[in-house]
This record gives sequence, structure tokens and C-alpha cells, in this order.
Amino acid sequence: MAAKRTKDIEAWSVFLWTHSVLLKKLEGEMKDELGIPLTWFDVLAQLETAPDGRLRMSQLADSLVLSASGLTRRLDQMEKAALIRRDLCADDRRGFYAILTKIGRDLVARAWTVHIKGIKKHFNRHLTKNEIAVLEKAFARVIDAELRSTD
Amino acid sequence: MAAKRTKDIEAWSVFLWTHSVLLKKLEGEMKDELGIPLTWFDVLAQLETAPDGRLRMSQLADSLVLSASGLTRRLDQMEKAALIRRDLCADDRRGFYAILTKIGRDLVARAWTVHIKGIKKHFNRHLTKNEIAVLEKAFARVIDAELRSTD
DNA sequence: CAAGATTGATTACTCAATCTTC
DNA sequence: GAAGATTGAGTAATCAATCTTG
Repeated sequence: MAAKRTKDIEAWSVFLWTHSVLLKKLEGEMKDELGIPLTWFDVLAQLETAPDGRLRMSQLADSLVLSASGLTRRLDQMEKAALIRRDLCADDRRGFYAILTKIGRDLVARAWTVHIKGIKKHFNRHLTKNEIAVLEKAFARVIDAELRSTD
Repeated sequence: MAAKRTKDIEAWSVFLWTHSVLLKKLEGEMKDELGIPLTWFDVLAQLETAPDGRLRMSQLADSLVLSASGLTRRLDQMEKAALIRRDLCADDRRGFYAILTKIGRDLVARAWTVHIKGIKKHFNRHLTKNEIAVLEKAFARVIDAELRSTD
């Protein structure tokens, strides 16, 4: 029955629409204001907040929810753009650290400003303090439960 | 300041994680149980719920938030799989209707079952009635506001 | 032989250009 | 000339296979 279906998935449906609409806006603003894709900001932000400002390729891929090969290619481009570099891993010669360059560090500071402004404008601004608190708590619970279960 | 940053984007951050984790699960289940990508289900569901069970290509692309060329290619595959067909538009010979075949109608009924089961299991189940209501109302407001503003 | 990273092949999308009809 | 749909070119992801080191 269509009515039953709609009711069951209404929350999920608006969730998907919100994701689609807002991501397009945030991507557009990052591109317009700093000339980089949002995916590059994700890399920069992860590296900036990591201990010692560096991460192994595999750790970085995990935290970005990206495949190893996907990360290799993304970092190839960012290395050409001089935003990151790869450092040999001293104690494990199979591996590399991804690490911000000076240019990357300067850029990520400006990118944070753009990104936070966008989130406030397109997301937080429309929500009450209570709604934000409810969402945060609820989604944290969903993630926690789903990451633990394999099915 | 990192602490400030984190606070401002905490809700958005868990929102993104939830999207990423749950979409992978729902895609996997649709593929495992019925052998089709979730994107095909999106098409089938739109057509099933449309008046007369058919939609113009351009309308369908809009409702799926997909480019015209992206839809052309997706429907090429679904037509080969005999799930949909293209009907000439009687009153406008530039256009086509996308319409479900018998096979498509049978499949979408089963796909709804799989999809709703997945949403209940991975999303609704972890949330209270109140959280779902808050989420639904809040996100509807975000979408409404953001779709109307061009900036 | 397992783990970390890269490369090759394939896939699904986008934008720009094209073709047909309004 | 503009709109509806398709085709071509380019981009960014995935999985499977490979290479190197533990």
C-alpha cells in the first residue's frame, strides 16, 4: 500500500533530499571561493587535525570512507597542486605518510572558514538548538549501532 | 580554533557519516536480494507512484536529481533488462514517456519490501518516534528553505 | 603468505555539443 | 531560436591484479 510505504520512509526520504541539496551547495561554494573540490577539503581537514599533522595512507582512506586506490589518485592530484606531500615511513618501508605542505596548511585554514560558514548558512541556521541536539544524539546512535553490526 | 570548529559542524558531521554508512548497507542489500542497484529502484519507485504510471524523461530526471544524460544512460540499461520501456509522446514528438513493463512492476513490488525492511532495520529501528518526528519536520524545513534560495 | 600502496580496467556520473521538433 | 533527448569527452570512484616489504 502506497500510504504505508510513504509513512515508513518519510524520514529517510527527507534525509536523502537534505543530503543531496546541501552537498551541492557546499561543493559549489568551496569551488567558487577557493577553487578546490570539497573532497580535497576533507583530506586537508583530516590531516590538519591528525596527531603530528600526518596520517598513513590506509588510515586516511579509512577516515575518509574511500578505497585505497581512490585515495592514491586523489592525493596524486593534491600533490601536483602542492597541497600535500608523501613522506616515507621510517619504521615500515611499505608505507607512506600523507602530510600537509605550507601551502596546504594555509589553504585549509581558509577552507574551514568557507565550510563552516556554509554549514551554518545552509544547515544550522534552519534548525533550533534543540533540533540540532536531538539529531546529533540520534545519528551518533545510528552510526554506532550500524558500524558494529555486520548485517 | 579546533574546538569551536568541531562544535559548529558536529551535527553535520554525524549526518554525513550516517548517510555514508546506511547507503552502503541499503545498496548492498538491494544488490544481494534482487540483483539490482539502488539507483534502479529509485527509477522504478518514481514510475510506480507517478500518475498513469509514466513520466517524461525530463520530469523523471528532475525527481531523481539526475542530469538528462545520466537518466538516458540509466534507462538504456533498464530497458535492456526489460524493466521499463520508452513510449513515444503522442502530443509532443520531441519527447518520450518512461513506463514500467510487467517485469518492472513485478520487480518494484518486491524491491519496496526489501527497501522498507532495510530502512526500518538500519535507520528507523534506532530512533524514537519523537526523534523521527523532529527529524522529518526539521529537514523538510531545510529543504524548503534551501530549494527556494539560489545562494 | 599477508599488508600497504599503486596501476589497469570498468562504471556511473557531469558538461558541452548535436539532432529533432516546437 | 528554445526545449527534449541523446551522444561524446572527460572525471572520479570501484574492484581485481600487481609490486614491494614485513
